[in-house]
Amino acid sequence: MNLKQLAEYLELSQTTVSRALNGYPEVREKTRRRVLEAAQRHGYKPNSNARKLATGKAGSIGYVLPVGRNVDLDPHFVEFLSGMGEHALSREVDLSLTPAPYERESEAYSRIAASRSVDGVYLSSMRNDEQRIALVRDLGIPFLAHGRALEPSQGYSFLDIDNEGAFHDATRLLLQLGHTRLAYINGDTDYTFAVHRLNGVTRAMTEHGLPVERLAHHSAAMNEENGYRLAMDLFRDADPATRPTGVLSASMFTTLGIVRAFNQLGMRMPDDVSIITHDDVFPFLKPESFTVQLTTTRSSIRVAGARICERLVDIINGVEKGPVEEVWPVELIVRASTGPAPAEGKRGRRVSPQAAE
Amino acid sequence: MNLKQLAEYLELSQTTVSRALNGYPEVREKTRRRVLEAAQRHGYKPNSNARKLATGKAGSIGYVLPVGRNVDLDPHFVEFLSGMGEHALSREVDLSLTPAPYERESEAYSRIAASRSVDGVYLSSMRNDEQRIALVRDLGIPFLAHGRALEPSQGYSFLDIDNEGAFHDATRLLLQLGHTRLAYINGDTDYTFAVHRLNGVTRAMTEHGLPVERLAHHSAAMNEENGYRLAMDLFRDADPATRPTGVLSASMFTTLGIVRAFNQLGMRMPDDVSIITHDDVFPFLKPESFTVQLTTTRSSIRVAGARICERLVDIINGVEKGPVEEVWPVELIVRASTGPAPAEGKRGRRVSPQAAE
DNA sequence: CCGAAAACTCAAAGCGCTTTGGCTTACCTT
DNA sequence: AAGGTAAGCCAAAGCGCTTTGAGTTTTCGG
Repeated sequence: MNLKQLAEYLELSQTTVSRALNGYPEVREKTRRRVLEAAQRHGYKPNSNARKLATGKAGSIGYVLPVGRNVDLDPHFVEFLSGMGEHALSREVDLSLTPAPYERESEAYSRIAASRSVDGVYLSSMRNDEQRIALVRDLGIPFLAHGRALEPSQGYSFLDIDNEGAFHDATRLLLQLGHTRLAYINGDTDYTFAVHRLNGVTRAMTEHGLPVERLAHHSAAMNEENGYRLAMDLFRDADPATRPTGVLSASMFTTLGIVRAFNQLGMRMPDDVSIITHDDVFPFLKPESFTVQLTTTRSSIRVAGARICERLVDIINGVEKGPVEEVWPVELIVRASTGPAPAEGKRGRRVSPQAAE
Repeated sequence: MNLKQLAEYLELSQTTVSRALNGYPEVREKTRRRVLEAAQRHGYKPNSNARKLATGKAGSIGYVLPVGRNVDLDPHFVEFLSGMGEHALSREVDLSLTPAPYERESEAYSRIAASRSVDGVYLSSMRNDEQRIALVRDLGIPFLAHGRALEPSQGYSFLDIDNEGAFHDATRLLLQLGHTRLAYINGDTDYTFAVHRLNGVTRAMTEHGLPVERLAHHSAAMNEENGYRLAMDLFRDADPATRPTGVLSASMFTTLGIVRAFNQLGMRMPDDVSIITHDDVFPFLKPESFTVQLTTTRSSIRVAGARICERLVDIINGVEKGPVEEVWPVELIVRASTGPAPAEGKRGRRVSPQAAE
């Protein structure tokens, strides 16, 4: 059943039927009801492609999905997507994923732009040498960035969390607790969020009069494996008297590995070592679920997804104009994994982690 | 730049240009090259909506994304998506996600069907009371199921792994190792995969002459929290002489929680308890990454995603005809978390898990 | 050199919708 | 009663592409 047939059946013109269906005012209420009822009864739904062609709107927002053997879509993405989906639903837009090999992303954006298959795109995982912002702007695609580039602003809209503030506050807490030897197991510093976080850490150290060299900083993709490996590297053969006592971790997955290393090395939290982790709020992996509940900096990536969707739709519809920079504060939630730095003398007892139970 | 303009520029008709671009044979090689070169140079890309309208093809495959406060998109989905994306790329199709509240899925499928916004859909997470197969078939949308319904076959195409065989083999291994008290911490048995797996477990037990009542079976969504909770329920106050010694776990996340409970209770693997887990092959959480490396049944959900995409495209193009039922075998990979059942006398020593290091 | 087949090219008709601009009626004003 | 206004409806013109059916040119065997 298409519009023409429906119009013939109703003995009305396509124009009137279309208008009735789309809520235009020039149609009598009685007629509108008749049309709606008939459409309902015959299961008429406008052909989305025809509508898109006629309106020039795609009714969907796009994302270029990096694929390739080295690029793992991580769990953060799902949570984010889930949030977007929630909002997309209420605005009746679809999400369109265009897979592209990492090295040929820009091509994918060009294709999207030229073929007008989406109304706007969102960019995530901002990198230090971010090319996409300029590209997408040149292509004239409405867009919204999740995260931001390194330079203060280049006049684009974004939503980001206050990564620097979060890690600044977390570091300050460790310093206030008396920790003087810190380690930060960071995400990949090719990404700006990791750089911002590192800035937060060093700023707090500087403010506290602690030389930045005191920080053991390691950077790698955020997963269990790397967390374990880097923690082992850091602590396995370290002198208990000089090894770090305060650890910052970039993600829950990293921490999973770090905690495994701690267990294996017989290091107890928070007696031997304190740890603060960034928590993106995964429903399937919670800081309360660790044997020693984790102190975290928390910001829901899912909620961010919903907000991004909302704003992107507004941008597309011209509701939000001009570059808007939105930065969310991050909560610091203290749980059991942080405590005072071990006193010099008491440090380094090798005990079984179970002794604490 | 659109087709008309390009044609005018080239002083050719739209027909010829279109044909040249789409590889039809009726156009002279020299002309084709000239057209392709000009298209390239001017960055011409056909408007995807116009093309879709004209051809009736959407060039994308769809998925109804369940959203809502109780539905968490889990990490399995991302991995799967990632696999689909890899293949989608090579076939130049997009992935279109239509968010829908769990209770109103069917509506979303109807909308997809009527609006012809995708060429086909894939269904995943098959449930016991699966409604979608009949629905989608009635709607006339080409589809492919990931997993299968409970009834042997209703004449639809699917790709599934041999869940029953996997858990049968895993259970048999535990039985061969002398375990006689088994526990299975299963996923939600509203889903067929969980039912199939349970069937595998009970079949192995029956074959081995062990009454099915001996199995402690618990079912819940597969995450860390539930794994921990169910394992604690099962072992906290249990008599070491009668508690299960062999545990089957439905997912790596569940196992994360189970292992946490074991650690907390001072139970060692494999001396006190053996465990076998199903591994969907997440790049960020590997069975080798556990302190005691996990014995697993393994099947890559990512590879399944790629294959589903491939077949779905074939189905859409009429290459694959008739219902094809594809069932993948699952590997059983023995690592360190399985061992002989503890002898009656030796069982239940309460030791620190670190003693093993 | 001719005529038929092969090779190219084109105008125009859709695909199913939205939207412009105009045309009828019915209803008020003065 | 004439003129004006608003309400309600419609025909037709796109949106940018593919594809049909037909026309024109080239090629080539006889």
